[in-house]
Amino acid sequence: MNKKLAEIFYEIADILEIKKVQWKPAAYRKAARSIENLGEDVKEIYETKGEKDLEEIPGVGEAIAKKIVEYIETGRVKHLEELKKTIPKGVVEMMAVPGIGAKRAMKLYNELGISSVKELEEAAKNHKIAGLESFKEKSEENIIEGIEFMKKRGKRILLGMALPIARKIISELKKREGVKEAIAGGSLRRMEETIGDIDILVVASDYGVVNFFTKMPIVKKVLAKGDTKSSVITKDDIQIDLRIVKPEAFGSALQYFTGNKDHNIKLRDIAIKKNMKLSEYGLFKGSRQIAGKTEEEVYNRLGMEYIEPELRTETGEIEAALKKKLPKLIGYEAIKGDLHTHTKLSDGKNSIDEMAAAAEKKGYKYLAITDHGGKTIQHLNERQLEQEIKEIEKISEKQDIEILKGVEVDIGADGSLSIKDSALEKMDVVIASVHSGFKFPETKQTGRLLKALDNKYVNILGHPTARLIQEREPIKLDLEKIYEKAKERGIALEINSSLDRLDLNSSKAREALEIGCKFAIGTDAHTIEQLNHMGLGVGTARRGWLRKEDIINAQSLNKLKKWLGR
DNA sequence: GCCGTTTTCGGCCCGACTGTTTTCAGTCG
Ligand SMILES: Nc1nc2c(ncn2[C@H]2C[C@H](O)[C@@H](COP(=O)(O)OP(=O)(O)OP(=O)(O)O)O2)c(=O)[nH]1
Ligand SMILES: [Mg+2]
Ligand SMILES: [Mg+2]
Ligand SMILES: [Zn+2]
Repeated sequence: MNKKLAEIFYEIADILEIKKVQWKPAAYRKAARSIENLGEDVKEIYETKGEKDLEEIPGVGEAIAKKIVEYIETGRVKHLEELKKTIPKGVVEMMAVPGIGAKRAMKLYNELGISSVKELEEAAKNHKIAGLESFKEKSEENIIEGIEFMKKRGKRILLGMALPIARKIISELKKREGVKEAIAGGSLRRMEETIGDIDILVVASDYGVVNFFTKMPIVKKVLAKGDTKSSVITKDDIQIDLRIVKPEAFGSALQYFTGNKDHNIKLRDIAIKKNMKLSEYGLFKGSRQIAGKTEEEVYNRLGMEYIEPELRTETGEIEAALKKKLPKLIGYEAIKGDLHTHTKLSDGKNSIDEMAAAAEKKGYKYLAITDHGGKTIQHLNERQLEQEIKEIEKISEKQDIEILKGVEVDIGADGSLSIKDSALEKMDVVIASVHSGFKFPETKQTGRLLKALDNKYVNILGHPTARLIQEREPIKLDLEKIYEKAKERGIALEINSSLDRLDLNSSKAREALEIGCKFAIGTDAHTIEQLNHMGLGVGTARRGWLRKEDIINAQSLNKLKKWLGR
């Protein structure tokens, strides 16, 4: 629903731009971006809260809220249909080609009668376009390449896949002399669950780094190259944007490059109202730079607290920072143990021993082994769990780290659990997770989970929505009921840190926090290497405004045990 | 169309790169 609505508003924006309407295109685009990034379905908001709450979405006012409601109720937006009649069909489509905007699209239509991307490609290949005023042969080449790029433009990359790639490029850049600092910005630094491109900021006193960058072996194609920035496509079709700044502008440049776009625009607007100007080169009063060396300085001089990168989504963080009411977020180093791991006794790759040693090496105080429990393949039954407990007790004697005896049980279609209560009673930690029945309607799905949460041995609801990023939609749930029940029963909601899960996601975690829930960040590691995915979960938690006190595995072993009621 | 520590009317982010270009539009970050 959100995706579709965003498309509608982007299209309205394009048509209004063709019609040379002022400001509205930007307004519609801002609303479209907000809706696209919402993380909660607008239909959900409208149905559970109402039309007025739609106007709480940044950039959505009365008029756009009405159109959202119209779309939810009728499946169409009349305004768009009317607008479409006023411009030739296909012109909007052509605007999606890189290098073709409203004006050039209209010109192609008016003078050559071209009215689709397909016709545009034909015309370019047959050299019909060069010769038209302000089009040359080079434009034909660019059009053909642009259409090519559109066709194979890949999906966004998972954060967990992008991070190691970025780290590698950054370490290469740091080897080059003159590079004082190199750091990722953009969605990567904000720890968004998917990444459109990799943005890297380099501090250097000379701009020669650009040449070094565009000549790196991984580069396939240079899209743009100037004195201070460059964009390239790598051999595995990932776009990398590089920006070079001098040390005195490091903070303001990092602020700019970290975004997000709407956060930046809002900050710049605040600067204007204070008679200042904010850009990547600094915060200026007249021509005097009054901040720019550090990000903190920039935020402070704008009258607000420093805002952590993960919060920079333009969803209320600026207002909170102005009131100095930002939460103190959970730190990446604050995690004291992993509460969701598997061994080769179920479907993992490593032994209990190896997992415990790896966890200890990470500095953890405790580790829960939570193999799958149940009667099906790659699950441990009650008797096998009993054996696992014995083994853990034996291993515990030679390890400093506390190994918690855990199990991850499946929630059945009727809300029953895959392991008997008499066996659950003997465990330190019980995770209950949905691994089947993803398509149930909302009432059945919600009822099933509520019943599972009523089991008195369950401690954690594992990957609550069961979504897989870009693969599987979240199960249909009345989440508010789930959150309320979890809170009432003293059950933590998991933030599962698998690359393609990150479930709960950040916006849902933020809502659950409002209700007063507690959280467990778990890696769901099936190998010792995957224990390192914890940072993805912490990043997600930070994006959800969570603090140390909200997270059960950021507490000492004693506190955790008390909380687990064991 | 949206929005409010100067505003409910009158503003709306700012700069780099390309090439359509020699003073600027288009696009992108
Ligand atoms: N002030 C300002 N900054 C922008 C604008 N567009 C982008 N930026 C800044 C903020 C972005 O986070 C940063 C990098 O741009 P990207 O296009 O790579 O976006 P981002 O990384 O946020 O998301 P992505 O995952 O790449 O789609 O540049 C803009 O229109 N104005
Ligand atoms: Mg980016
Ligand atoms: Mg970028
Ligand atoms: Zn698991």
